[in-house]
Parts: sequence; C-alpha cells; structure tokens
Amino acid sequence: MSPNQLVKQSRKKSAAPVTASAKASAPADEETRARILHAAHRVFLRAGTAKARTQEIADEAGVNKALLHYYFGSKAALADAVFAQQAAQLLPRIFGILGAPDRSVEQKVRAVVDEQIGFHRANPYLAGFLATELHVEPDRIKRLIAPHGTPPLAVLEQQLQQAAAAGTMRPMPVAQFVLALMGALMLPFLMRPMVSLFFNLEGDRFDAFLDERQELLPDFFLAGLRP
Amino acid sequence: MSPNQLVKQSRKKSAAPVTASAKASAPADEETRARILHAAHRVFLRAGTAKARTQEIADEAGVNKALLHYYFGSKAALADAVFAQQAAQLLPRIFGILGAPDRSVEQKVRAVVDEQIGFHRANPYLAGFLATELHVEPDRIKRLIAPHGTPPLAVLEQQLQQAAAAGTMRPMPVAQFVLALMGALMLPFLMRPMVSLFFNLEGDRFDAFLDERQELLPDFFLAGLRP
DNA sequence: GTCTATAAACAGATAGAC
DNA sequence: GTCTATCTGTTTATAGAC
Repeated sequence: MSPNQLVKQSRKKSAAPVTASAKASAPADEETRARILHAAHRVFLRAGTAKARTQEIADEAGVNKALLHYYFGSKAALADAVFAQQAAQLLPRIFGILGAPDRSVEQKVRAVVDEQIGFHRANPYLAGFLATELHVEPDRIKRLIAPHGTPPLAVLEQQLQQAAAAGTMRPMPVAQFVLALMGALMLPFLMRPMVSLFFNLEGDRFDAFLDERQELLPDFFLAGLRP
Repeated sequence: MSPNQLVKQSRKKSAAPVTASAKASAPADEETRARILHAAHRVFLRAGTAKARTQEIADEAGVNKALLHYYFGSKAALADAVFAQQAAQLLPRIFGILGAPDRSVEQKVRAVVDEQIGFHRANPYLAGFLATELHVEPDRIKRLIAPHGTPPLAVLEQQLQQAAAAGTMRPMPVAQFVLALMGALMLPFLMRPMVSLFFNLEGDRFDAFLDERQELLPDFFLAGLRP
C-alpha cells in the first residue's frame, strides 16, 4: 500500500559514513535493526500481526526477508517486540499523569484529556492495534507487560476517597472513573471507521470533533464527580 | 479449542425427518447453512477473520471444508456475513433506545447502561471482534453497514438542546455525549485482558466490577450533564 | 448436498554464496 | 551483514466421486 511499496530497491545501505570507532559499539548493525523495527511498527500497526506480511515489512525497510530472521528470529518475536514497544509508549503517559502526587484530580483530568487526544491524533493506529492484539492474543499482555508492573493508582484513589469523605465529590472507585475517562477518550480511535460513518465525521470533521471533545470532556467528567 | 474438535464425525445429517413438502422451501439445506454460519460466528469472533481457519469452522460445524465454499463461496464472503450479522445484532439495541421519542434523557442513559452491560456480558467477544475487524479492514463498514442507514440521533439531539436552552443541562453535542457513554461502557470489553490485569479484575472480580459499574455509571453520566 | 482427494497459492523460515 | 534461492508447512479453494 502507498507509494512506499515502489521504492524497494535503491537503498543499498551505502550512506552513513561510519567512523572508525563506531563499529565497536554496534555488534550487529544497529541502524539496520532499527530500520526493520520501524518498518515492522508501521506494517503491524496498520494490518495487525495476523494479517501483516513479513515481505511487506522487508520491502518497507528496504531489506530482504531473510534479514528479519537474522535480527529477530521469527515473525512472532518481531511482533512481540513491536507490541511491547507500543504499549510502553502509551501506558507511561497515562500512568505518569494519574500517579503524580502533586496534581489535583482536576489537573489530572485536564492533563489526561489533552495528552491522550494529542497522542492518539499523532498515532491514530495505536489504539486499534492494541485492541486487535489484545483480542486475538490475550496472553501477550501477561507475558510482555505484566512483568513491568501495574499502574500507580494509589495516589488518585486516595484523592477520590478523601474528597468523597469530605463531601466535595461523589464516591467513585478509581477503576470505574479511570475506565470511564479512558473509554471516552479512546473509543473514537478504537472504532474510527464506524464512528466517522455514524456521526458524519469523515475527513476534516473528525479533527474538528476532536478539538471540540478536548474542550468539553474535562468539564463533563469533573461535573460527573460533583456530589 | 474445546472438546468440540473431537466430535467432527458422527453427525451425518440423518436426523430431521423431512416432510414431503418441506424440501421445496429449502433450495439449499438451510439447516446446514445455519450451522456453518453459527460455527463461523464462534470461530471468527474469538480469533478474528485473519487468524481464523476454515478448517476449524468446518470442524465445529460438523461438516467438511468443501461445504463452506459450496454455501458461501469463499472465506472472505463468509467473514462478511458474520461481520454484518454481528453488527446488526449490536447496533439496533443502542439505536433503538437512543432514538425512542417517548423516553427522557435520563431513561435513555439508564436503559443503555443496563442493556449494554448485559449484552456484552453475554457476548464478551463481540466488541473486540468488531474493533479488530474495523481496524484491519476499515472499508467493510461502508460496504456492509452504511447501506442500512445511520443512527436515529435527531430525537436525543433535540432533547439535549432543549434542556440546554432551558438551563437544566450543560450544553453537550449529542455525538460527544453518546461516544463518551459508549466508550465507558465498551472499553472494559474492548481491552479486557489489559483492564483485568491493571485493575486486578481476574475471574469473578470482573463480574463484580460490572455489577458496580452498572450501578454507578448512570448517575455519573447524568451528573456530568448538570449545568 | 456432502464427501475425499488434491491442486494452487502463499508465507514463514533456512541454506549457502558473497 | 546481506543477499538469492529454495524448502517446508499451511491454507484456501476446486475437481470429481457418491
């Protein structure tokens, strides 16, 4: 797909004037490895692991299929690497904000909304990719993400509980609240083709819809927390 | 893949004592067709179209692979049939409630929450399947669903606008509100493995979480609409 | 209408030259 | 480290008997 397919050759890896010492710190050519990983990233994200083809990844990386196996061993291993990398790119953004000890609930809500809408706008395939992979191969999350620990929700939980005890907020379990907010933020990206069709948001209108959403959601969710 | 795999044979389709006239109304054996479709439904929903195997569908239907092609022509056509059927099972439930002219906004929110949590509980793979298929093959929605028309949001839109004009509700575009509500309802099912892991909801706790959610979400979303 | 057997196409992986 | 060529296993699809 896309013009990239037409550029398979003409990149023999002659560029990059290697300094004398640079080679020592690169046992296997790190630049090639990175280029393959980057191509895999693009192809897997659009097609999902199951439908993606190693040939297409090789083409887009400007190398031969055999090199994928040289560097990553198998398609599955390469897919694992991409999945882990993508999850690791999304999750800390959310956890970092929610777990901050010095921000108020209101500040957290506003920050998450701004950050997530901006992030998914810049990475429109990531949410759908994660959902696809989670659905088709649910165990990867345990194998690849669980070892890295769970989200730091203790701070936010305490903030919500204290506000509820003080009567300034409706009692709301942290998991319920976070999942409501994240669902509202991610659904337009998770089911974009259907959403665009049903709400007449093709092309530019989707962007305008996101602008409006970024404006409205924080107040809406904070209002939901009022007693 | 469950014990079903072990039962391939022993179902030669000898049952169903066909009355003399019944044959006329069944040009191709409708019961077999339905059994294949039902098996395809189960296999496609769990694995997604790309990873699903026609052999597994045939096994689960108790027929031979060749029959799938006899009835449906190709794997893609069978997948289209399943996708269309599943979308047609989910969407009218939502649209029917939201488009009702005689229910208040509050009644609609409560009804959608109850209905959707119950529905996805009973069909836990459907949301993930739809998201997967939308992501991997975004055009199917236009090809298969668009011809059937768009959701009836005019009524709800007017209700929200009138309430906003009267000052009894915060101004909220119908699309923004519906997508917030649907996202909050569907995310736990769309990303269940990750959600279960991060919020410690394995096994029975997921069910308890849904019970709690069903209780809390209506008031939360209605509170969000207050001015 | 349903089966068995097989073709045809493909995709992932490997061998081996350079 | 990178390539070409090839193998091996799968998977969809078809031909043809019953």
